[in-house]
Amino acid sequence: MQKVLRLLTIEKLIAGEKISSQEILLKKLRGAGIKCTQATLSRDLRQLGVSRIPDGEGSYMYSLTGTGRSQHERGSTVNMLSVVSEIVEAKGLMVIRTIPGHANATAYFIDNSRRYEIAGTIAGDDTILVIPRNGISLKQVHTCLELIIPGLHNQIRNGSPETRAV
Amino acid sequence: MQKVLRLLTIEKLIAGEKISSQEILLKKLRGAGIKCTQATLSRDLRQLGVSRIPDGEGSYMYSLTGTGRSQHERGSTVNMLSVVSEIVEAKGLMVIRTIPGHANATAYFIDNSRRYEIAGTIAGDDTILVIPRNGISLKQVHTCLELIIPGLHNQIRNGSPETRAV
DNA sequence: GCACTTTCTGCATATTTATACAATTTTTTT
DNA sequence: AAAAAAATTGTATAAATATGCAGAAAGTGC
Repeated sequence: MQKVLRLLTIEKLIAGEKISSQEILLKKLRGAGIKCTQATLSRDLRQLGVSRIPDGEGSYMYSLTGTGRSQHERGSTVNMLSVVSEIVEAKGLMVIRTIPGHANATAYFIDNSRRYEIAGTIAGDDTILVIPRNGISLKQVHTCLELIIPGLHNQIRNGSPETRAV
Repeated sequence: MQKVLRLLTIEKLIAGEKISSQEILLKKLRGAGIKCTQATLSRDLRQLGVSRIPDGEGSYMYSLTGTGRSQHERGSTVNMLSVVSEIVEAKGLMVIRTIPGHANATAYFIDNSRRYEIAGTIAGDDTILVIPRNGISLKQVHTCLELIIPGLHNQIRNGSPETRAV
């Protein structure tokens, strides 16, 4: 339980500010009342799919844009739920909005479900484009997403639950 | 001039296969007739915006998905072939799946071909959306992609309804 | 409760990556 | 072409990150 909180806090911290090393992240965590060692952090970051990327200004920063496959394992759907803010249909496609910086992790989570209905997803910073396969209605995709992230529909206020095929 | 060649080769190598450390990259480079030290590589990777990301299987790999989009030319098609895992048609669009972290490099390659048939591409982490021009059929796009990346069709089990993700 | 299994974590350390500095090469200016 | 300035590189090393291992904690079933 302590671990889940730590992972969430790490994500939040990384999404919120430039953090250039695990040592610094360690201090921020400590400031948030969470204490662990650099070794644990290294493992957490791998699990979250977080990577250290050049920030374009001669230094480095951590980023969530990696391949966070582990999101898929074990009940982190709660986690997913909390970052999705809106679902919109457009042009036979589905657009999912998340809180900033979380599109990739969420998209990867969806990809990883390997549902037939979904041809693929593309994620930016806070937007995911879900591309259904031919012959799949948006309603089917909705159902499918609900399977992947249970509780999704209830979570969303602004989405359009009544969908129709294209 | 030696450096430019080295940067290009690094991009090509990283786009084409999983490389997990600078030491390994160093050896590959040496195999390609380019010789330098790890220190130089570290600097090159920063300049290219390359980052080391968790590969989702407990290890790490280098990826071009970082900030620094270096405008260099095309990778080798051989390498491109090895990262594409699936092609699916959907909603009049084409979705190409790659191994994680390689969508950008592949998309860039496709963009660079400047084929008329393709209006543009959008790439996430492991998914590329290929948008055909108006009036262009998916079959034409297929042919076009085959021209850009010869051997593509043979490589891929196309997204027919019976296809399963691997 | 207890035994058993699995997951998690810190410690110490190995591995990997980044950088200060000096030397060299390339480019620019005169 | 020489001088000056800027960029590139290797060496050695610092800094940062990953991991084997053993113990701790958390979960499972009885």
